[in-house]
Amino acid sequence: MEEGYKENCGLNVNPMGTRSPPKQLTSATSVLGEIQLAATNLKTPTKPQEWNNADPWTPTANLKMLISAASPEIRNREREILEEQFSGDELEKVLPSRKEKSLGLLCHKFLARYPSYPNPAVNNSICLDEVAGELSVERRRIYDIVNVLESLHMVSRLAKNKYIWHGRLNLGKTFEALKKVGEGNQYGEQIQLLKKREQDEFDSQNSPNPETPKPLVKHPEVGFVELPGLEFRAASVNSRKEKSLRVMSQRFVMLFLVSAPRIVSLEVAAKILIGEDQLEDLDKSKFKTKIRRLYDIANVLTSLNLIKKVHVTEEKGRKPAFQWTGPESFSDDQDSENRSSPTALTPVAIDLRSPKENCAKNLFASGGKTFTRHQSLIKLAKSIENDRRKINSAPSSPIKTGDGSSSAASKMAQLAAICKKQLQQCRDQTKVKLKVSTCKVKSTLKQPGGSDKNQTPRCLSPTYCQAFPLLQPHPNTAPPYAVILQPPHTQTLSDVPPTLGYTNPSDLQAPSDGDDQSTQERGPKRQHETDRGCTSKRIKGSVVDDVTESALPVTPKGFHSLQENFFRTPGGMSCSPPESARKLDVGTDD
DNA sequence: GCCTCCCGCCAGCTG
DNA sequence: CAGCTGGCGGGAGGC
Repeated sequence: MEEGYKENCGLNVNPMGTRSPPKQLTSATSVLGEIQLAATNLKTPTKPQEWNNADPWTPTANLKMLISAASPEIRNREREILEEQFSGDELEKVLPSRKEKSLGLLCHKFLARYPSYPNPAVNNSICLDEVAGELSVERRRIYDIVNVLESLHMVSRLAKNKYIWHGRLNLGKTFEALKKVGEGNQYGEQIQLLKKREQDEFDSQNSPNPETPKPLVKHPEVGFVELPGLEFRAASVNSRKEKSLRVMSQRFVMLFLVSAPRIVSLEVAAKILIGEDQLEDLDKSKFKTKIRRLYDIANVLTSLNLIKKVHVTEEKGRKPAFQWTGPESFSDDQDSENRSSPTALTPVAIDLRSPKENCAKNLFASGGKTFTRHQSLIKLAKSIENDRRKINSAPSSPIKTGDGSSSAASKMAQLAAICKKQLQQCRDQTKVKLKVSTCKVKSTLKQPGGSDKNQTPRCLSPTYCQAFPLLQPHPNTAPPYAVILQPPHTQTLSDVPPTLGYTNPSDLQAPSDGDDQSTQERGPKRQHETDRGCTSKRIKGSVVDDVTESALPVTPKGFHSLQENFFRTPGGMSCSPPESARKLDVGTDD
């Protein structure tokens, strides 16, 4: 059982003994206290802190070890406590499931900490240790996220353990650059070639045919695509550039940007990204590894609302794929428009001061009519902010939180849980209101930024507001509600008629066949499923069916859907759906 | 049984 | 040379 917690338990697992000196950590509580002191030290590294003199380590080393070790330690301790209190089935229910630990959810939490459009004039540095600690994950996982974000120039590496947050400021340029490189590398052609080859192979299965190797277009090795001013600052990154998740992530995005329709199957992506010139060389483990990495990348991109999971059914069967849900065009105008939007700007200045406050804001974008924050949430948010202050700011704030349970980490979990609950309730409302709101949505979508700005809830992006008329309480229905913490359960939008006005493919999912869970997966066995209840869309002989959201497997659909609106960038970033929808419907082949 | 992807080992590299 | 970084693949949860 403890297999997965090796790192958590054994701080000296690493045979090199490098970063994991044995250190007695008595309890989560004391660890938290130490973290807070340590984090204080982080802000003022030159100033000596109240370190235990007996400790032979330097404060910095101590600090780093503590931060990197503490969160696993806390989790481990929490787990032990749970194991003491529960057993068997109960324990299973209480322990975080695999899904709750997913990279997608983690990425959501990460993104929630920072504003989409930060003020570049302010210090937007990210300390990986700190983030890992606050999100209660190993730093390794943060790297996964940061690498993908870096590939989109949403962050850039400043120094060891330090990154700068750029948010979506550079996204437009990045996409533009990636698209150019993708086109230059003829990725579109390669995709077509691969598809054609598959088709041929399938055909030749029926009428055996001396296999004719059809080498793909040989493409020059694509290095990391940099933007002026955002070049890598550390050579370390360059050294592993070629194989890195960063490069892979960029290439993956390129595939979407150059393909039409903007759907790429994992298999095709893996094949192209492997950089193969001859598929014959494609050894299976390499392929599997590539697929694993693609899932990692896809999870992060999904959290960014740039792609979403779909399935395509082709001759060979039903295959996992991803559909681009990011912007269709990346003009700077859109970007600047977004940034200049009062609703977009307002939160930025505030957010920069406090990632966690920002997180709470993003999760509970309140202030509007849509969400009435329950008193407990306000307390929670305040409490989190207090924690943050203790950790981050005051060198003169030696106060320890006496109670380990108030750790930021567990609060994050609570926030997420509460958020889930809220989202579910919103969805309930949505189901009812979708029908009556259709026209409104349509008209709103036509005028980004809407004419209704006065009613725009603060802290919400314009897009959020565009999408959220759907969620606004109907005068005659649900009043502001209290949040009750309880395990979320899956709900679907399956009762939403497919003919409803289209807001966004991810806001209004293609209706599934009712059972959200069952529609999500499970490959080849379901090849025949195009005649299931679900709405499938044909693309050039392929069928895109059950547009699922398993790339954010953790949460009920509603959570994801709503979060998309929370995190979606304003304006141009989100108003593309009708276009892609059209493509889907008519099988456009540009 | 397959898809998905968490987890953490460990090597490369930097500061 | 401590420790940051991240490639990599085993293996397990979920369906």
